[in-house]
Amino acid sequence: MADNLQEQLYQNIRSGLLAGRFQPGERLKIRDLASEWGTSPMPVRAALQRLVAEGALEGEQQRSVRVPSMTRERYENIFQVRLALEGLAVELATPRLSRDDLALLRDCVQRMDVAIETRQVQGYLSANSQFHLHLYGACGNPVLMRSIESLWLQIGPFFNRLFTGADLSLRLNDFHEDAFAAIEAGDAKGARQAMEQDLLYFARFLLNLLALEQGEV
Amino acid sequence: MADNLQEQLYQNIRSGLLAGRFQPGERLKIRDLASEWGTSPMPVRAALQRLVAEGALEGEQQRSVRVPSMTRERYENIFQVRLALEGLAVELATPRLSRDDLALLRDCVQRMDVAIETRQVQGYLSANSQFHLHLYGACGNPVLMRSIESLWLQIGPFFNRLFTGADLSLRLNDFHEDAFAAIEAGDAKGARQAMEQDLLYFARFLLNLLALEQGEV
DNA sequence: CATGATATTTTGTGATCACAAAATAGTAAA
DNA sequence: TTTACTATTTTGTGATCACAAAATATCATG
Repeated sequence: MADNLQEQLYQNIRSGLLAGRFQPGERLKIRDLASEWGTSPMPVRAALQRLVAEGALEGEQQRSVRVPSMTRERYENIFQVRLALEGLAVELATPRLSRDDLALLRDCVQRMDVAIETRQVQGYLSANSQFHLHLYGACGNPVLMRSIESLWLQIGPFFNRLFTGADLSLRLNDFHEDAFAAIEAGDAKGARQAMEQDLLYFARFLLNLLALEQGEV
Repeated sequence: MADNLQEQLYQNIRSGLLAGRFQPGERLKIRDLASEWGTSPMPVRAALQRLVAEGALEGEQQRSVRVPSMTRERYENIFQVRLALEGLAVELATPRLSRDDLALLRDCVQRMDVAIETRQVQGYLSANSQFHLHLYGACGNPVLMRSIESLWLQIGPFFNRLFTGADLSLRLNDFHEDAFAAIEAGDAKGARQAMEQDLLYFARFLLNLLALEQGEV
């Protein structure tokens, strides 16, 4: 994609994180990744440091870079900020959506319905993230968008990992439908409220999965 | 402070940015900074890349790193996010403040009063940032705090530069006093509202300075 | 004098090496 | 078997070098 190596490595490691390919607490070692991708340690170092700066990885002083572990407390902290930022983004985006945007969002909602019925976790998560991020992307505020993406990068890994093998609740799409209806009607406040309900329901669902996992381990 | 070089350089460049020591659009060159601090280019490179990742500097593809310029639009984007995040932080922090915290905040308000009367811009800005950041720091949510600090790093440089030589409005402390009264009374919602008024007034004040500058240049 | 092509310099990126601190393995004593 | 100490390996950091692309300077041409 980009012509410099550290950008490519950044994208690779980032998508690896979002896909849940690394375990919480796992150490990402510069030389290992470098030999895996066939490069020198230098661009790997830069990519990891960037991910640390963005909050996607945690780096202790003069120590290895680690995949952060998700606790209930940390999840609630992130959730609190998400509620504020994503609520704002929905409100701003609603009056700015084009006909094409609406069509895409409608398609996402339908795909989530199908995915829930056929129990395709990956399909659900994919459509879910597209629904949210495409909607927020229309808010017209790059600073806001950047902050939201930083938060998604911090929780994304746990979405994918925790959801894998879990039963999808049948209600996981209800609030998306409410939100879409409000969006289509141009009701920004209503869309925000519906989306906040969605985030809340989703957060509770995920906290249950988190409690299950930590109970098992 | 820290034992690794890139951390020191990061702190140095960062405080240089916050002090308004660099001009908007100015290119920060690795080798120049390296020779200025007497190090190799390597830790400078890391420090600059970190600042880019945090949004404090902008880095085009395979090009020099630049100090971003502030436009009205960008300032309004940042302000919109600040309003959401700092409002939330005040609300969360209010019931968590200790007696010592309150004493410190009261002191900040007094120092701002004195600074406005004696027209000491630096004194005002210093007390102002301490008031806000210490208050937010008590919110108990590190994720929120981190996001707020990222935004301050993006506007801080322009505070200091634009304010220098400007006349301080006599009303620049009114809302701090309102906010402090609400905080002291434990009225979280009221504190949030007062702080939002402060941010709004401050933003307008700064947008005037920005318009003045861009009109002159 | 203005303008576009060319040569020179500057600058960021990536590789390799040296080094110190941290992590790990190994060993001996209780 | 457990614990404390030591030796070895691993790992991140910082320096130096090579290189290509970008920025700048130089010069010829209209």
